[in-house]
Amino acid sequence: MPKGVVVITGPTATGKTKLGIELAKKFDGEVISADSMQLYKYMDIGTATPDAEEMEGIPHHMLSIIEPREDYSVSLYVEAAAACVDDVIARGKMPIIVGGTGLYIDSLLSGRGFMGGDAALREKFSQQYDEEGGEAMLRLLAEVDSDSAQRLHANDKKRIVRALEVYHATGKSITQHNIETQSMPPRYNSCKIALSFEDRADLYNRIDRRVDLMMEMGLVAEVEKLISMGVDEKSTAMQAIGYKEIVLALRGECSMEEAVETVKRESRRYAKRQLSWLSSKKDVNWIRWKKQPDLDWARQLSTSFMENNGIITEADKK
RNA sequence: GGGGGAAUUCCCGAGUGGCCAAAGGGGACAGACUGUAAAUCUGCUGGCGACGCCUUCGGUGGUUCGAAUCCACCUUCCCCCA
Repeated sequence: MPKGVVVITGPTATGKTKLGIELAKKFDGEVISADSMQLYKYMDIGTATPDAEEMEGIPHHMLSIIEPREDYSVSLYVEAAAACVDDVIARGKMPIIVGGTGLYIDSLLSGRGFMGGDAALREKFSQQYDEEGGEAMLRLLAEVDSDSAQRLHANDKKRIVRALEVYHATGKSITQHNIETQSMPPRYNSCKIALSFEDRADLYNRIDRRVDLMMEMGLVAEVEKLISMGVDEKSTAMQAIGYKEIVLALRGECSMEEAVETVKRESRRYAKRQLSWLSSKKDVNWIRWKKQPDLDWARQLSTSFMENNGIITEADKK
């Protein structure tokens, strides 16, 4: 009986999906995805959502569950994913969280709650920001939450607006909320495993190759279908890398070749951001591929990481 | 064959005698991140024994106290006339 959850994370194109399935097979587990874009239906190729064959019979949760036109959020994710994890645990299986969306994983694991919002207030502050500028908004924020005001950059509209919104909607500053959530004990005991490559160039090459593969698999047709379904170009789903760039090419604003290059570059940048996020965490067990993923080696390493974390015991190893 | 134009730091591209290691953009690199997170935001980008020094603006030579900026020749590329 597992005593916690396993997390497989890391930048894109490092083989998280595959390793997750391998561990699920070995430890009688089920996969709970932690990917902000694989959440959407009809976006399989560009998000590298595993198909039935790749899943090898392992149950997967939080995959292709919402319409592309829907907007989603971390809090919704945490709620739904936590229910999945609890259910998997209740059935005596091992929950394996697989994905590259760092904020989703951290939030799920910590059991963090989010302050409520107020769309009208948000809109109001957003407009005010556009009219008066970041510095003015920062001064406004400093009156109610000086820590946030000090921490945020004047150009960081999104976060300034949100900090203002939270305070005026709830009467509590986001800084206060952060302090409270940080002191909470985590909801799940976990063993975090992050995949990457020893040499960054290998990661980048893999990303480039994967984008080429997506094109061969029909990424363009997938995007065309979303457009024909009436999915708005401003929707969260269409902000996904691989989609927004193809849309531009389809509209004739650039060539398809240029779009593909941009997709590759944006994917590499995304991977770098994921790396930045992960490298600031201390409790991550890294598996860095030498040139190529090595599943046997990864399975072994993962098992020992899990043992060290007390997620499994000798008896679970079979 | 004749005429005109251009060569700038990884790339594009400003800069026409000192205030230029050289605007701006891109890319690369680094980082942040608590209800859009594949999103959003920030920093940084010639070298050094660094409030100073050294090397850089196609090449060589020259003018000048001083040149990426002016002159000569050379090389390469583009355009027009033949």
